[in-house]
Amino acid sequence: MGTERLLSRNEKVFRKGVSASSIYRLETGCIRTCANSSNGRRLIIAFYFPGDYFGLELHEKHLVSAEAVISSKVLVIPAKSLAARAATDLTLAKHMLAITNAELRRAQNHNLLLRNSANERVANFLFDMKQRNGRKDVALFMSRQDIADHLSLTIETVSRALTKLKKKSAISRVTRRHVTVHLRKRLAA
Amino acid sequence: MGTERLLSRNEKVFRKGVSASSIYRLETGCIRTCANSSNGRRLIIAFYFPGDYFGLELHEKHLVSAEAVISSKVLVIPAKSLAARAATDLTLAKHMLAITNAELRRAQNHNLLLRNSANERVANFLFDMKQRNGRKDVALFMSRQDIADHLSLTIETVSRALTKLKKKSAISRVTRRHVTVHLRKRLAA
DNA sequence: CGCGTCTTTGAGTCAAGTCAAGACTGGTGG
DNA sequence: CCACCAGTCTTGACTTGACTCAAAGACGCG
Repeated sequence: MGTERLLSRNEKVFRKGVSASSIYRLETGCIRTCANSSNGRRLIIAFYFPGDYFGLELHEKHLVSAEAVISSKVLVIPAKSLAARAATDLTLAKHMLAITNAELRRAQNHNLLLRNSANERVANFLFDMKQRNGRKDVALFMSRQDIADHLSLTIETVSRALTKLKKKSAISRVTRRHVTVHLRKRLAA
Repeated sequence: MGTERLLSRNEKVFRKGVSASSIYRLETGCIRTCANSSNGRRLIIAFYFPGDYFGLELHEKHLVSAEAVISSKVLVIPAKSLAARAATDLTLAKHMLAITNAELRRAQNHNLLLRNSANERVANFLFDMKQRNGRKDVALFMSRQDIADHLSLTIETVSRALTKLKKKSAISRVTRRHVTVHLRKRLAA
């Protein structure tokens, strides 16, 4: 069920404010969801990887925009009044509950992230990337600016944190889009 | 359905780590959920007010502790393997979806809060209290320390922010447990 | 009234932000 | 194949907002 859609780098999947008529499952690539803070800064709410669902809002309109970080393939699942259908369809309700719960978990995890120091935010972010990636060699599809906007830091601070972690051998082989993450008691800064 | 339970100030509803066998609906009073950060600080994840559900974790064990901020009355809803029952019970599944979604919304809102400056965090917190309270005269059941631990600030910074807001007439009648919140373009700091 | 607790205020410090160069990368065309 | 260019990333010097430490002030309860 659903139709596939290919997106090129930086292309929008959907825009904040438009009515939410589908949900999405990422097949390949990487997606980011964005909003704007009161002071005009870009906020990256979450990154999604293959297998993740995104775009589910139990709301009339999307509260965030979604964009492709790199060329990506998404499965678009039309969902006319999902909430209404879930009222009578047990399977759908269960599915939506699972997706909402995964999203809640991500939000709670991000909450904890944002309460740490800059070094810890970067370290925990990399650790999270490693976990979701499954291997210690992590392909970072996103730019330093993306990371900064996700962690609510500046690009300079992210860069300095990476340098520190590298010096402590908590990470290695750091390039623009790659990093090898070593465990070392959760990279504590 | 469910049984009532009375709690006195600072009494625990449940403790982090124990198995999650019930969900709770707050009848009267105020509840806070707590965890600890890696550096030993207390984190207040959320405050709950009458009508709110809390304690639902689609997880074996509670990830936070819940405590009464003031004397409170909660409805304890036994829920043996909620997730399993939701798999066959549509009404329950719908209910859980609604509760999970409310929790997600709270978490997302808190996320935005944490990305602001100290003054904005305090201002937005008060604005949120006003919204949930329904009137501009807000009874703050929690201490300054509770507010600080919720916003990831120090008690001194919270105090200074309140002083600033008072000077700008964004709030008035500030006492230990009360504040009158005026709108004034979202209290922007 | 007196005491303990909570809150506010002040002074100095430190972590992260800002501003400004400089270095690296990857893609393009000569 | 190399030189160049634009965009990205790193590093350094300085500033600033929030934290720490310290003390004084205000409640609220016995």
